[in-house]
Amino acid sequence: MVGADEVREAAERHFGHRELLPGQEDAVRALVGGRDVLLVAPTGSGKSLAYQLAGVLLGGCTVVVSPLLALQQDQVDSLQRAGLTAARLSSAESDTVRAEVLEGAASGEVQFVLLSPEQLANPEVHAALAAVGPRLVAVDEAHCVSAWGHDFRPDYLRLGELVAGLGEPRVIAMTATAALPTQQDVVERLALHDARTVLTGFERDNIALAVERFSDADEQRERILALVDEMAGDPGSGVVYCRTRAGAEAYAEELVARGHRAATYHAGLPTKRRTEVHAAFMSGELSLVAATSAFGMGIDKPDIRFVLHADVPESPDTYWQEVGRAGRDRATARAVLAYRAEDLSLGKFFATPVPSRTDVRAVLEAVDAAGSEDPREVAEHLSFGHRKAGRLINLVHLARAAGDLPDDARPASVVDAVVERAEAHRRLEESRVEMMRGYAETDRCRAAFMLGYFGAEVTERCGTCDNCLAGTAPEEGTSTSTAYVVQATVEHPEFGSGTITDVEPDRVTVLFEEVGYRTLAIELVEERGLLEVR
DNA sequence: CGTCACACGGCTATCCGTGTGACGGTGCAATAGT
Repeated sequence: MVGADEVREAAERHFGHRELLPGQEDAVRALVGGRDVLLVAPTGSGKSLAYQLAGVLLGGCTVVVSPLLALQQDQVDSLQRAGLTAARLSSAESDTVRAEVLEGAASGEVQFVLLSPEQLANPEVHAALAAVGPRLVAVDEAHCVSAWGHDFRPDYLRLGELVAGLGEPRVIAMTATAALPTQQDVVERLALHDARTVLTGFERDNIALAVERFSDADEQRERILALVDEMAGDPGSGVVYCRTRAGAEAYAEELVARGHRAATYHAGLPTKRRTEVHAAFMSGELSLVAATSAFGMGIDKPDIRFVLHADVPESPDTYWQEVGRAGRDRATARAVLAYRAEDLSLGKFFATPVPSRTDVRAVLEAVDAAGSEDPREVAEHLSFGHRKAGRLINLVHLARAAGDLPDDARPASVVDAVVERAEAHRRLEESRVEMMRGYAETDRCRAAFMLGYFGAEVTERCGTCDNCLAGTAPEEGTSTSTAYVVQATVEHPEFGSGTITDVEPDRVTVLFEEVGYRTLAIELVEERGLLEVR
């Protein structure tokens, strides 16, 4: 095991850091000692330094998987400032440059290669990197594996096999936000070896949380605008998150009409416009952005004073990510959610669709007919395209990897297993929507609710959220029941087996494998003997 | 699942309530055309 002194000495020599945060040091020592790592730590806590340092100590080539081209470029710049050699490999580079990067990696001239999962899935890129034999693979924004892999960007779900095909590199997965199912998904999908999970805390105690409830959509909109008027007077900037592009545009327009320096940001805008808005917000030229969830990763501006949600997001995971962009300078910030129960429906609408049995069966037959699992080749035998085919092939892999199926399983049982897994995943997503309802409607300390959701042991109220200020929040950590503790495995007659994720004085929240999150009243549970602790 | 735009019937209101259908987020890569 490499010593702490050695890690610190390297940190100072290469990056000029005298002090390392505990999570960084743990992560680096585990990697150098031969273990894989899941590092969950807030943005700004030096997750990047962890992989950079480990990469330097392990030597050779480090491959960094990152979801956005702009983030990859940021990392290249940061590595080069530290005097290391780094290059991006993406569709934005010419064939000539791409070839140079791969040659540089092979010769040792390029220490860090930054790319998307889609690039790593490109057979030529993969073969070239496999020949290099990287010592370390870092997966940045690793919650994307779970949030995007199942549907939106399926190559995220293939990262495990792709990384394994590079030889036997150490792997570090990094994210700021991961509740238990996301942690499990990342560890399993990336097939982390002897995984060391380093959690450094989810607290953002300089952000005052509040929820305002509405039944009328007009009142909800007026209130958001009034909140901006009230807060935008302060120095610093703010973000208004909306669920739809049209909503974001309407807010931006109204805010401009009210004399604010505001603009809209969403994925439907031309790339040039998006870059302009991003830059203007970062420089302070714009003080407000009304945006969809597209305005997210890569917004690392220290002085965001407020984050308002004009519509409720689909999960506490997303909400906490978006809220976490406020107050990175550690000064006071506010996060207000304008909540209308009807808005939750959009979250359910966007949940990952469950494939039809007909389509799954068709894919199994097409894989046989094509004699290949390449989505494009398989899709030639199908009535739908290669993207959908790729997603279904992923699902078949997942069902097989879950170990419930023998290799010679009959097609009908493979179809069953695939559909059951997809249904379980959808139930998990829908239960996250319900957890967001729980957050919005709770009398409890809001911060305690969120920290509990992310699996932290909660013993105190924040004292700054609306419920704490109103005096409605019950004390935390005063449960008299000792039977239920966070992380205990339980069995429920209807919901099956699960893990306790949060314990309140009168309630317990369980993450069930088959149905997702359920919050149960302890009184009822005990009266009917519903939870058997394993 | 909820919202919105639009058509339609009613039956005579420069209009109102109801029914119907379309739509809703996130990015990579790669391509076509200057």
